[in-house]
Amino acid sequence: MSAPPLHVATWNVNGIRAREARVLDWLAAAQPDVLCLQETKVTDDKFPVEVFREAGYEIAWHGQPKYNGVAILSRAPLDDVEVSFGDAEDDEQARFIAATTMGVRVMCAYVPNGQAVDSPKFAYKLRWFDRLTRHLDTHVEVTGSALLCGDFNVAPADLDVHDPQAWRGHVLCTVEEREALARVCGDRLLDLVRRLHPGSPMYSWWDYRQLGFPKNRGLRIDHILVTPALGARAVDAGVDREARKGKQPSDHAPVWARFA
DNA sequence: ATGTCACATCTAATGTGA
Repeated sequence: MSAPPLHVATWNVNGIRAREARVLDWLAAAQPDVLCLQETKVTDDKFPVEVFREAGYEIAWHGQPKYNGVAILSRAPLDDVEVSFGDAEDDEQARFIAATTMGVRVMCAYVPNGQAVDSPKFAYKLRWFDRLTRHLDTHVEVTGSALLCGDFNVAPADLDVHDPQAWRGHVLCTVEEREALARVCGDRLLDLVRRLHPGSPMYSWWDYRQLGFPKNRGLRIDHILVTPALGARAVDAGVDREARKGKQPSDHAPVWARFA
């Protein structure tokens, strides 16, 4: 039994209610099978479920008041939905959701930003990475078909940063964060966009301030990490910069991948 | 010199997080 072709994307929308029309337009144009969302910023009772169902998608969602929030949309059924790591440190922050769809375990993460290296939020970010790694240790088989995507709030290397000199040592670019992300990957997950595009920056985020997007002052912090088995099926992957243009964009662009 | 945005709150200007 072979798995069907898969077109998957991940997008930090910075508020699903503010971005509802944009996401619907993008779904209609790009026609992905699966879309993972981060920063939905809405409680579960207020998530606009119906409009996405009418567009032909099943939805699993997990939110909280004001901040964070994640969701997975799929044209196929979503099975075995999980909304936490299920560990002893479980808290109220809605940053993880996973489901099985189209023969693939899809995990959607919104990694804490960390604010600044000397902030307690930075320690929380590193601890959260550690919990994610332990979760993957018990939930991901190297030989299986699994994918972890989302906003990791880490630019893995200098190539992923518009001005590495200016960003050196700052949150999103520290050695500690890069090492934590490397431990998440281990030998079970690979960074698909970088693997397929080894020489291009492929930024996925641009600051709203100081004309970040027009000046292309971006970072590559949104990633699609795949098991070797799924990676072997990869056809292409990229960033849809067009979706960052125009009126009232998110500060992130969708990152996508296609598998045969 | 935050050239910004979303969301919440004692619904208007401010705080928070990014």
